[in-house]
Amino acid sequence: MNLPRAARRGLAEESADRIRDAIFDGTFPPGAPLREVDLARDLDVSRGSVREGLALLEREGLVHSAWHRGTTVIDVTARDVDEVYTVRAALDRLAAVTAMARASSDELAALDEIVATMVAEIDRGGPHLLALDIAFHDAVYAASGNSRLIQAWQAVRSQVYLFQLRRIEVSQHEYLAHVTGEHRDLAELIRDGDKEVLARTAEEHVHSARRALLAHLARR
Amino acid sequence: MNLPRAARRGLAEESADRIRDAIFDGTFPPGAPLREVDLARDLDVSRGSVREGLALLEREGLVHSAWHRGTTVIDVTARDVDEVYTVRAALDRLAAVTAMARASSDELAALDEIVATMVAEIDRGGPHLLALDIAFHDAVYAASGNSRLIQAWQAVRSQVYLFQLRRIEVSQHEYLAHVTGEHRDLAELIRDGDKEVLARTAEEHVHSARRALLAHLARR
DNA sequence: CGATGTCCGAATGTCAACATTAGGACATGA
DNA sequence: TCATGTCCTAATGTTGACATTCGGACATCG
Repeated sequence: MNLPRAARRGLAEESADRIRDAIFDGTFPPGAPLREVDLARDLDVSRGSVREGLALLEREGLVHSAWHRGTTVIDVTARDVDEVYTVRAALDRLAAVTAMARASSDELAALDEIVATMVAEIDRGGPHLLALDIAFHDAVYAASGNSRLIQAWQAVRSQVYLFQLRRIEVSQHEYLAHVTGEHRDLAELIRDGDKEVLARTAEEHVHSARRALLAHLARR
Repeated sequence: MNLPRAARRGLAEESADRIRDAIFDGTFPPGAPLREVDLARDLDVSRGSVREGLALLEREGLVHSAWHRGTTVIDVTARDVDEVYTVRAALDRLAAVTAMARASSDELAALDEIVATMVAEIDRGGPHLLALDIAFHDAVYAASGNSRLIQAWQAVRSQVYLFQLRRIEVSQHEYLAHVTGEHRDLAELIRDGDKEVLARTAEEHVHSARRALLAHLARR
């Protein structure tokens, strides 16, 4: 057997999850202050646990905090988007190439299955499409087998999710049109493609998302 | 004027600095447990501050902690080295290319100055050479102007320092022979070179360090 | 003798009270 | 009117006491 250790979680991680969800669903919009006392009261935990949870979210880049000035949700400026997607392009490129070299057949099958689920999801209007999008990339990173690379991905993952949420809100049509195809291409290239082609495709996949998002931001 | 904000620091960061130094100077060798009560007593701070400091070190990848099982210094296995340097190669590549596109003349001059200081340092036996090596790359990342990229670098920076320390301990001669030249090449390519050549050189610079370190580990 | 169950100590996880700080409101003076 | 100095308050930073958990030592049972 090869099960992942049944990790018990503390209140800090629990708090981080709740706050993250609240950020995603718009309860705390970009720039909003996250006050420790308020959160501790609402979540019914001590300030210490909330504090530790906020530190976790800062590690994910979702919030920003400064000495004696508290924690706030990050902004979504053109610069932020540019920074995150530029780094992500480099990480995705490495993850894809490494996955191609090391992925097991089970891991390759998992990629195909996510793409298949995407297809089914599109018929239903696609409310969970973004989650599948992220899950696909999670699977690629997992297949790379490099825990430091996975950590680096987790440091931008939530920001990508937050940014993509805003993109889909407006231009859902364009997103639906491209997602499935692009991910299917990636899965096939990882299974058996040219290393250089895969590297360029993985980068381009991210850069096209970046351009779409920047265009959306400029339009407001 | 364009001064960086005069950031006041808390006890957590102060504690993290002390513990980090203790790890580098061998007080806490790889695998050693870092007990909160002991550290709190030695540093004359509360356990809460130590705890927060340890969380910062975990963000740097220098220590690892698990639920109710405490914090320990990371190991230095071949796999760890491989993971860190593989990620670093991808980050360095992006940093170098971005720095080439955006670096100001002041930032380019800073690179040259560090290389010059390296040359002077070699004559004196080179005890601070590793610090200069890291400082050079800090400067490249700073010149990239991408704060997310800098964060990603900081998540592996301390590990690189720890690993290189062990390499230099043994094969100092080989290190001295190559450092200056390689960094001078990088600086020149960033100033005015071909983008593709720079990208490959930056990656190769890291991979050669990786190979040297792995060879050193295998020899024991 | 091996497998399972039960305790115990040492460490971390959690909490609420206290100390310190940032930044604005207000008053003062040139 | 603007610059400067001084409070004041709401938030974060820090602390020590209390609760919980892990993992090993030992006893027990088949």
